[in-house]
Amino acid sequence: MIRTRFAPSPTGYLHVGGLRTALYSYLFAKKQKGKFLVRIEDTDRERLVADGTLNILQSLDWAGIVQDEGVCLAKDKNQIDQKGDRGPYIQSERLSIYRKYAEELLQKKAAYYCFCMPERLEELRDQQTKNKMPTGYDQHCLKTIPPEEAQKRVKAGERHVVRLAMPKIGETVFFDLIRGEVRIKNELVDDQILIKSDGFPTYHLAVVVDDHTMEISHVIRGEEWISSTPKHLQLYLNFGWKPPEFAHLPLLLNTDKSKLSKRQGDVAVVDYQKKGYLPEALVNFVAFLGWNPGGEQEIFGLDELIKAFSLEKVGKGGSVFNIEKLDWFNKEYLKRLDPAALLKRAWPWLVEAKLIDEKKLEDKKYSDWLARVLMLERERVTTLSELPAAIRFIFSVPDYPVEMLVWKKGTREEVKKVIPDLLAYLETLKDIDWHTKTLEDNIKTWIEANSFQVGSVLWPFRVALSGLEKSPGPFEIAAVLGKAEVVTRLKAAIHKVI
RNA sequence: GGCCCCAUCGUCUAAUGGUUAGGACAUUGCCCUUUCAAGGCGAAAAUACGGGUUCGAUCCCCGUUGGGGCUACCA
Repeated sequence: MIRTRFAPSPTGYLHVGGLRTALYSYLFAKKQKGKFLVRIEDTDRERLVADGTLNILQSLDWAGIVQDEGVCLAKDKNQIDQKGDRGPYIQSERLSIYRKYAEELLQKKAAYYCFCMPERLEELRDQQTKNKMPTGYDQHCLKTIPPEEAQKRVKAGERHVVRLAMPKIGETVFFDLIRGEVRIKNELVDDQILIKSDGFPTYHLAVVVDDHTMEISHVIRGEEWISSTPKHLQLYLNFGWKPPEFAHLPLLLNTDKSKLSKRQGDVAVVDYQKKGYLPEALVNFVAFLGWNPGGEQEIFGLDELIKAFSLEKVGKGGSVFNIEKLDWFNKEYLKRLDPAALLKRAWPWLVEAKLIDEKKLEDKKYSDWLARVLMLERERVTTLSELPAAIRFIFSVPDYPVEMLVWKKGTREEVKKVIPDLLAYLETLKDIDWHTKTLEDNIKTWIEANSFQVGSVLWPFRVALSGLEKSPGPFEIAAVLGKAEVVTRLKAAIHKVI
């Protein structure tokens, strides 16, 4: 049974790199009918952020990544819940478990108590760096304090930590699913602290204990963990457990190829949510950062991603997070939204912009009309957040300079004649003909019959309706506006030129 | 500094021991056209460098360079 997990620290918001890690873990599990779980790694009490867990879960939920087990959102989506029988899935609720396993390690002499002060450690590191030596703990407490004495000091309440007794001979070799064989000399592996002086485990102990007890088969995580994998493997060995498979993902990069950071743009999933990107676009984009199924298709829904995904096709090099490509994906997904779906997505932005009244959504006729309005701009915006400003001209009679009515190849005199003529003609049209296609056919026929230049009519017509230099076409706008409003706006234009 | 990882157009990437090194985004030209967007057809643009192995290397090996990661009582 394939079981993968995403194990974020609640230190803020879900990072787009985290989203990708979660996504790959999810895709890998789902592809093989396995389980995907979420565990919260909150052993660092200092970096803990209130609501950090909730924020992360909400972003995952928004992205459509659903956990089978572990920490999840409660029904109201504003609270945290847990499901599954291998929990708890929040590390701070598992302290007694870690203590038990640390005790086992201590007994097996695979770990030892250390009473060294931070100052000594710091000095040691300075010395090592100065002498161009690899840094690491010198096993002072292992070598100088007999276990019984250490035991006594601990009982007496002396401040201490528990360290891994790393054998310093030989090398650790493991097979990474993405990178192949990785070898690291054991003498370079530090005697990592396993239990901190505050009683909390460090990542290294907790991750091994949890992945084992939660029966994780594949650990998919960021590249930054490669160098600590030997410590984890040593722990598996000490416990007599079978280690999981490892896959270390390449990093996401800034434009300058440094590790993706807040300094150079938005990195939180919520930032993109707030900017009006569609979750399916972000997910598709992020999936393609470092992975590619090989064909030429680029638009993949979550289900298609599951079908196509494989770790073998994940690249080894880091990928630049390129927002222009994200924009393209977003436009593609916007284009695929039907009017009702577009309205559903755009609604919160329209309300926030105070463009419309939330209560009006109940009114079917109104919401159908609003959906048509949104369709005018669907292919002209890149994000949902641009929609309110883009459709604003529909809601209020536009103000614009008279000169704008004049087509680049036309004259003001021409406008003076054409607009009233057009108005007169439109008034002869029946309401039943008031649709984009029929309007276009009729008006184009009328233009031809009167030997006007197409632009000399359509340009001022469009400007009269929109008040904008750039806008959707006049027929589309007219159809949405309705005959009465079109007449009003044309009269206003006539008033302006004369 | 030490250790580890990585390297194809500007960016995301495909491919092969022998190809005109393919696609997408971005850039750009033309077409369509009432404006914009979309769309259509084009253009420009890459195997980091140096050694091997080989009849032949972008691909395999070594080195160099460059980039990144780790080097915490952070994850």
